Amino acid sequence: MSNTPLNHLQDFNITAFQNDLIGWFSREQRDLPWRKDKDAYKVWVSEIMLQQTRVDTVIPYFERFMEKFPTIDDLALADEESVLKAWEGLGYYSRVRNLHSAVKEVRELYGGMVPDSPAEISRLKGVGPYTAGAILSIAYSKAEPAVDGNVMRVLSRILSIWEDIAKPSVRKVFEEAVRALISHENPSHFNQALMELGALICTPTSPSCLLCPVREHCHAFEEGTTGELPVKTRKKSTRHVDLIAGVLKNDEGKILIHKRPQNGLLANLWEFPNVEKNTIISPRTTLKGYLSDEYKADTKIETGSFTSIDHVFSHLTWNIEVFAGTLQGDVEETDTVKLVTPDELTEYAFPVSHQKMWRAYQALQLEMPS
DNA sequence: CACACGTGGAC
DNA sequence: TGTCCAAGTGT
Repeated sequence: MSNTPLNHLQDFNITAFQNDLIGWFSREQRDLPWRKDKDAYKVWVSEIMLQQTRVDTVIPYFERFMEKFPTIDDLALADEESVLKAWEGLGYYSRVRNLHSAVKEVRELYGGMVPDSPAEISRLKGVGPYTAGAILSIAYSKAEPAVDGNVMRVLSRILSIWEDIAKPSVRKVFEEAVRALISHENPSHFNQALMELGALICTPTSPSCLLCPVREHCHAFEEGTTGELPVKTRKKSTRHVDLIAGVLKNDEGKILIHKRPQNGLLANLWEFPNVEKNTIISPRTTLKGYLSDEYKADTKIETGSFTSIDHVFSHLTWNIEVFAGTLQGDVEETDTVKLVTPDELTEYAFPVSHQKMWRAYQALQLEMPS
């Protein structure tokens, strides 16, 4: 009987747990910008931004985003360019393209009202099981589970659940636990309290158990296993890709930029022309050939690369050798190829890797004027 | 299911 | 320096 994952729900004082948890949250919750009211749109935006992203990182983005797109209509009617620009540097850019698309759908299908049923809200792009539960509970006070990494860590300790939380199927175990534990009187605070506890007290390493408001309910604390829970298998290492990039200026001082494909890594963001390194041909020759093929550009490339950028993604790393050069003839501008002045560059959304390139290039210009 | 998908901070 | 992240979702 003791080897089923949720067996500790049997002897669990649910009401006392809810009171201790929610009471603590009411006293200790952080003052965060998305907690000023429970407007479903604001809750939605904040939840998307917070996916795999730290609170401290999100705060300034959330403030700027709400200033720029205060309502669902404002976001729905905005250009994707400006939406991506508002997300620049936050990462996981498909989040905001999905949000933009879903907001348009809410405007057209539901008259701008975020739906309040699990079935309808889950149909929106970018709204998975966690986000659906978070919006439904926080904005609409529905008793739905919102199981994220915090909740799995906290509950794995409290209920001594030894399932591997890296396995997708295991989330359902924790949803079942939350359905058993959630306060129907205040599901919003219950869900948020579980996450807040994970963020402030029940942290991945060295949790502050002596400050924990639900210590008395915690099996891992009692058994001294907080250091072993949750069980989480680690993922495989990342692969390496070597790139060659060029910052090319024409005789008017304009820079050649290129829009990335609409799918895959950094989709629809802008970049400086780049190509994967060839094992045989020299970087400079490879780049010149690529620019000639791709943009019909006749270029003069400086002899040595002026900087080398190492950029680490979640699943791969780039090493980019960056060359400076000049465009000799004309380049045809299209939807995905543009020549822009340095000032105009700030209107386009670039990945951080390419922002690093541009800063290095500007530093170079300062060293060697004209 | 396993993997793609960003970034900056902590230890 | 390397490893693991931090309020996950789409395919």
